[in-house]
Amino acid sequence: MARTKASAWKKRRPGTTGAVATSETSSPSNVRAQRSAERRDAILKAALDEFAAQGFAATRLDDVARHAGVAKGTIYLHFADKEALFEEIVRTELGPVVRALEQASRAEISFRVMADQIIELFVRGIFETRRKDVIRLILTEGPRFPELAEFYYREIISRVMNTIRAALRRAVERGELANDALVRFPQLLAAPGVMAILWGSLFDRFEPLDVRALLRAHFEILLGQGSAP
Amino acid sequence: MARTKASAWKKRRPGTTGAVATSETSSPSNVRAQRSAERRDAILKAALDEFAAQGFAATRLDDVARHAGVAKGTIYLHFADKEALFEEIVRTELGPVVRALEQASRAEISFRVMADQIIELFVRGIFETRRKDVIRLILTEGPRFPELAEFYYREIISRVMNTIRAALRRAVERGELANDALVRFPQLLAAPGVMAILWGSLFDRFEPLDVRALLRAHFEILLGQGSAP
Amino acid sequence: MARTKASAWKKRRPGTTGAVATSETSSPSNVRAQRSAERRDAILKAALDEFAAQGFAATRLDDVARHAGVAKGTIYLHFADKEALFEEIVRTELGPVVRALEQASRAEISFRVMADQIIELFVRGIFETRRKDVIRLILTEGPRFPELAEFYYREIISRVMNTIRAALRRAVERGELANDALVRFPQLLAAPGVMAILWGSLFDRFEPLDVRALLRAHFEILLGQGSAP
Amino acid sequence: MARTKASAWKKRRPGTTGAVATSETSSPSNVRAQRSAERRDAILKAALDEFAAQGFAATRLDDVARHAGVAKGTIYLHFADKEALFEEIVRTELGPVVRALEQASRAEISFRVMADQIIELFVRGIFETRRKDVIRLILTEGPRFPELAEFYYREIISRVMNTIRAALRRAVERGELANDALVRFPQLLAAPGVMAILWGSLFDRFEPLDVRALLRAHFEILLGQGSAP
DNA sequence: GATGAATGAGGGTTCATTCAT
DNA sequence: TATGAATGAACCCTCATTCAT
Repeated sequence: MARTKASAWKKRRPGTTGAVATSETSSPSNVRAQRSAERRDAILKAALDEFAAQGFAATRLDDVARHAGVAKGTIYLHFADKEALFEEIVRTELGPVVRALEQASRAEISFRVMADQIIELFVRGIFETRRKDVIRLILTEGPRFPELAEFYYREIISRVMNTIRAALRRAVERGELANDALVRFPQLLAAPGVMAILWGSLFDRFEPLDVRALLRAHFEILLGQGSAP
Repeated sequence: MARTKASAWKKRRPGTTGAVATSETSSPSNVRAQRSAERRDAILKAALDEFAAQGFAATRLDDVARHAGVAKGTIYLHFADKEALFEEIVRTELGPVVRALEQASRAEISFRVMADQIIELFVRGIFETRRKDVIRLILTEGPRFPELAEFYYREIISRVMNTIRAALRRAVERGELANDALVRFPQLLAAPGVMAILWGSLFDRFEPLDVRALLRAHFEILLGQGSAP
Repeated sequence: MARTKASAWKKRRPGTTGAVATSETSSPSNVRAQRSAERRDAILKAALDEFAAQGFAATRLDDVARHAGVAKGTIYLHFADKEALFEEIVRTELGPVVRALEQASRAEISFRVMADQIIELFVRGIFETRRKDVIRLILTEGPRFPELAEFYYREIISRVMNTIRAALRRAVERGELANDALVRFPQLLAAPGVMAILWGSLFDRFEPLDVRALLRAHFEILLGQGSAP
Repeated sequence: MARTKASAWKKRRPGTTGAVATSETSSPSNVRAQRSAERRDAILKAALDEFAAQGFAATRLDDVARHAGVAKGTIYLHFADKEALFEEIVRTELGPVVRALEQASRAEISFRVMADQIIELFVRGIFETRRKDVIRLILTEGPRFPELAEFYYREIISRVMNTIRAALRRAVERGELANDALVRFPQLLAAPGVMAILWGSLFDRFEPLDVRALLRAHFEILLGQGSAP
């Protein structure tokens, strides 16, 4: 949706995340750039809050601006439109997790140990952070944002799938997994995580779900353990 | 337009279609009632199409009316407002599945056989029908419709969970399942189904997913089979 | 600008001008259609007032709606957008004049007599009506509405030019005009009319211009008359 | 970008370019003043381009600033607001032409010769320059800028009218003109020029108009010549 | 009951103007 | 003096809802 045109005049602040935060010089231009970056981040944060709470369509940029402490027009200095703002949130939020996962999987460890790491990565790196909301937003708004879904598939899903699949294959070869079902369908590994995120936003108030216990149970099954070792 | 097919799988608001089905007279008032019921069904069908394709917020009642072949005002003769229409769709669509599941689980059959039945029930009764869209709508719009989520939890989820849990417990007692992880977290049984529905609407064009194969692989794991015995 | 799409769903009320006004039946649907047509006309009238007073860009549809006595949304029941509204005004306002001119020029009359008719047609049919404003709008907004300019050229200008040219040629052949300059440049015949319209809107308060006298003087020159015969 | 050319035909706000022209010192302040004047000229030039292309309302000061190579805020160092900028363009652009016309009319020459001079003055001094655009802007935006119209009438129109009228009166007295219609309505002399400017911006792509030929034809008529003497 | 024209609040987006640097 | 990020009022357009016919 007018993405090409948008990118022609979209403001690109050079190297925001981190770089600016650690800047120690304070020449006038740097101060400005830092302020600008802070505002941009505030907008992203406020927007994530609103999108997570209301969904894309019901979120009013008025509210985003107010919660970010900026004027409505300021949003448009940083993002072409509401859609671009939404996509930018998704774009920036999940990259680090993928990298962490890829790194974790590089180590030559047993599947059992990796399972623990995956659980902690998911629980602490996603479920207990706002990334949970980002994932939920992709799941729920994705069908209306085909480009976003494509980006997400290409940058996140396929990479995660490849990483996971390789690790699973090694586990099968080592005899840690009884069969190759998971290799053929790595989605099965992730399914409980997706379930946990959706359950949390829908039914937690009726029946809370202990995510960590859920994931542990899941890996018990995968590893063919008895339930009380 | 598909009026007949629609009424074949639609739940009824009490006293409408039923009345018509047994109607023997053809008094003007009965004709009217039937017309009215047909319109109502047409609206529900059209609305499901639109909600599934656009989501709740982006669906325009204008379109619903046009596709249903009625005037916009007519919608308000049958439903209080847009939300009520949405909730009615969700409310009426899944009851039959629950009943079918409850019936299936009543039979004293092995878990392996039940697995096959569950797979077929899911694939043919949900995935290949518009019920898939209803479930997706609950997952994606649910957070903004707390009452709907509550209704859905009470009428569908908890009943399905109980049914499933009982069956799983019997399977554990019979030694068909290695551990009680599934009994503690029946969500794990359903997670691949949820995953399949979401994957279908997000990533199928990049990487198609064979749902039946996915579910079979899932049960292979649950049953601790080798992949190619 | 989205003209094609617009025309796809633009409301067409059948036969507005006159036809409706003379309708004597008052079946419910007719009453509605008439009301609708009246509103449409009120919008067109109010819009012409506003466009003439403020120009296209500075005209607020809020004001148009208020002056037309309708709600803002009502405008969009009749016109796709602000631009379509503007174009419709131009489109409907000048057709009759062209037809009148074509008819007048068909008669076999002397150029002198025709001159009087042209003067009266211009003064009474354009200058003393809101058509003067329509023409001014074309002159002033035309450059930003290429489609409109094209329509106007095709439907009005070229037809008028042809009609005039033929009449002028006859006049030359009859020896009523001293040379064929006007045949080659019929624009010269119309130039004083354009001048009068623009002068009226710009400088009349400083130095009023008697349009009829201006045009008479113009024809005196064209006919090579002494000023006080 | 065309800085030099621009200043060649631009009127000065008092004390800027003049000062620079006679400046012999090269003190920092003089350098600054020159820079400032150059910026101002660049803004005026860019603004004329934009106003001519888009009209007053549709012109964005962002674009003006970009094309002038200055920051948006800089515009406000030189002009109070958008309107002042617009008026300044109109105000400064046409003075030279008036003076040229007044000078030309002072010479005791025949109307026929003067006609040739007027044609060349118009074609080369207006029609083939950006002054054509300025005039068009006055014609099209004037109604929304009453003060501007007044300024324009006082400083340009009335002076031109007086000059022309005097010359026409002499021509009548000399018997060069058949009647005094032009003396009573000097607007008739200018009407083809106005027509040419408007035609050019509206219909030239459908039917090009040879301005010089148009004006010659006009003077043929005024002088009562046969078309091929 | 059924219609669909009319309503009007609401929200995304633009852009002239300001002001801290 | 110059900058350009920030502001926020303004405005077009949408669409759920109403109600006279």
